[in-house]
Amino acid sequence: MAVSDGLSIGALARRTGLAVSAIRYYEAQGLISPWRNPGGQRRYQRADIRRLSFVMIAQQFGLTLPEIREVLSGLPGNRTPTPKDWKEISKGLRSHLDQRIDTLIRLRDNLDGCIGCGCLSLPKCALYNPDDRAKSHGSGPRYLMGDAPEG
Amino acid sequence: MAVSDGLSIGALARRTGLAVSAIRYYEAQGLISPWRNPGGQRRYQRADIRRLSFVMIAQQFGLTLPEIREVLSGLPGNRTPTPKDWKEISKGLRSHLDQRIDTLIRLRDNLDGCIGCGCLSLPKCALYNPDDRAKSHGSGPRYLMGDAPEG
DNA sequence: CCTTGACCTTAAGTTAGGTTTAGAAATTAC
DNA sequence: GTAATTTCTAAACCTAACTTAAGGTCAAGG
Repeated sequence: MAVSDGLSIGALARRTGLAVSAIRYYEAQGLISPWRNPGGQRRYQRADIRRLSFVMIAQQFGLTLPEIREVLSGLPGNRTPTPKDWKEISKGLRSHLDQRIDTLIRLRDNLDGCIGCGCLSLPKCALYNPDDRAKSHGSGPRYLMGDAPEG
Repeated sequence: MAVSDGLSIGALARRTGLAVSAIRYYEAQGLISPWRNPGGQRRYQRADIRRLSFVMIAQQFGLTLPEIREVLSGLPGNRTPTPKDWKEISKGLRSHLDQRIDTLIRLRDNLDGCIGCGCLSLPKCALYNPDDRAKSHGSGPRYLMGDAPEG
């Protein structure tokens, strides 16, 4: 198989460390779009190695697959992305990450000041942050330490 | 219902902001242990408000329910936990959180230095951290930017 | 007493992010 | 030219953390 024919899904899997099934799944989620060879098998560009690596990094940063798809849509569609292109779309990751770090640091500092001091009764306590919780899991509002709306 | 009879599950749900179904689920997972009134309904202590609040906070910190159960097992079983007891078991959360923050800061700094500079080819790059990925989701090792073992 | 709302249990459904399985077709290796 | 790999699709299965549904009981108000 000549280089110009592209990578098979197995080759891409070996290069990225992802499972073949995961790569197919990402395709189903719109994160990557291979073409097909005459036999119907998927073929990938070398640039897709970097694309999938970016997906993996973004996942570590806590983005969901739809969010990553959104970020990737910022890449040029008509040509192979350049380092500058990657740098450009990484800006979004950067601010996402800054936010997460800020949140965690705030939580940590208030773990000391709040659980530590034994107050644990809110909403004056900054551990009270329904938005963070709502995003992180499940559905509906939650309140901490006994300060539900009804009192 | 007198105060000494304890809280119903609905009352506890209102005080914590959790869904009734979630509280029953936590019980099934061994995170909380109500007693039953003569009619078979669950009754909770006021201290359980704090217990569930702790569960919610620990979840924000990224602990799984089994992990939280483990942490909670550090509380005294024979009496209502004091602020000091809560402070004590919060130490584990603290180090967990410190680790997460360190990881994210490392990732952020290398996002600048690595995606930013356009190198994106590893393993010299510190974004390469299979352990973090392996923990955060799914199964098996993954490699970034085309540096799988086979080369 | 009767109704309404809260509660009970068990089982099945939900979402995210994948993996596994099965049977068939394409490719590669010898 | 075979045999062994790889790949294909579709559908089922998996875990975590819950929610929803179905059918029945308990408790509080008038």
